[in-house]
Amino acid sequence: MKLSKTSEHAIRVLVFMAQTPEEQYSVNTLHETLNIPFKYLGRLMPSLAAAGFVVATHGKNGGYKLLLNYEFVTIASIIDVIDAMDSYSQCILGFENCGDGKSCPLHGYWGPHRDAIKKLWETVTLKDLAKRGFKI
Amino acid sequence: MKLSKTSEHAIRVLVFMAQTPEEQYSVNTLHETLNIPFKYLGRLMPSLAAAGFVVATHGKNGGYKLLLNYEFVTIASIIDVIDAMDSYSQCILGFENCGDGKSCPLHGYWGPHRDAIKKLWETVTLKDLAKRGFKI
DNA sequence: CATAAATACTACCTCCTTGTAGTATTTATA
DNA sequence: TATAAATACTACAAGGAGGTAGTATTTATG
Ligand code: SF4
Ligand code: SF4
Repeated sequence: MKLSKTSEHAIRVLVFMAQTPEEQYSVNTLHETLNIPFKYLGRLMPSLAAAGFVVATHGKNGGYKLLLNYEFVTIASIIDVIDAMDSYSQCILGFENCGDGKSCPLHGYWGPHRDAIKKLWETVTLKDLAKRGFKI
Repeated sequence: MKLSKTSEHAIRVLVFMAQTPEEQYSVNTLHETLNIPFKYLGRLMPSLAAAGFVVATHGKNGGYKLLLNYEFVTIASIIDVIDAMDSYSQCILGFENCGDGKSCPLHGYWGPHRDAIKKLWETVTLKDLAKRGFKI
């Protein structure tokens, strides 16, 4: 149910880049703009590249650029790369002996929220988040 | 937004005890019944006692017993002792420069869920959870 | 009073996440 | 072709949460 710090960083980077989708950014620029540790980013970005969210240009004047499909990249697809999205299907109480079948009184209340949040993650795209001149 | 393992343990213990509110349980019994590490419980229970959820009887034949107000103990009040409930007021994306005022498009969707879950925690009591013969 | 059975306290160990450091590789360009 | 500026890789350090261990204290009971 919780976003890891790494997922937060990833989302922040991608939302920032989605505000100027044509622009190419070096790790150093992202680091200075978003206040995310340089070396941490240096490890995160390659994995975002591997996941197909951005593409890297090597060598001098290189950097990262969003892929053109960014309009359709959902929060869920980002979380999936970092955190494993299936944590959003689990019991919020951490009980293991029950599920949608045999449920405690909370389940009826919790289930709909869980499902709605999951659907939200699967619906909202980078474009939605970038739409406003939203200060990161 | 996430319950720590310790909160989960606390809730599991208290829900279990709320099913037989008159009963006194030793740490060892709780440990064997709920499969929570003995020594871990031995540290958790005193804090539940300090928080006023249970009362301890020392010495031989001692143990823990629910306080009589258990019917009105909410999930929120338990989380509060362990995790600090205020994590339910924060941004799920971890951004710091925004809030209910200046918001990203997610906020309109996320806010209501956050509030509903918070209210749920503040509404559901141990008695509600214990109501069914719910296998812990 | 001695013993056993319980809670209380305190220190430590382990694992995972986050963050840091150093070095290798790639490529534009003077 | 040398240099500079960028990404890529790998190892390690710090911190917190979860879990373990040992010992002290309390109290019923024979
Ligand atoms: S029934 Fe209750 S404990 Fe079980 S998965 Fe649902 S919310 Fe969690
Ligand atoms: S506006 Fe968006 S980023 Fe800001 S607190 Fe709300 S959900 Fe989080």
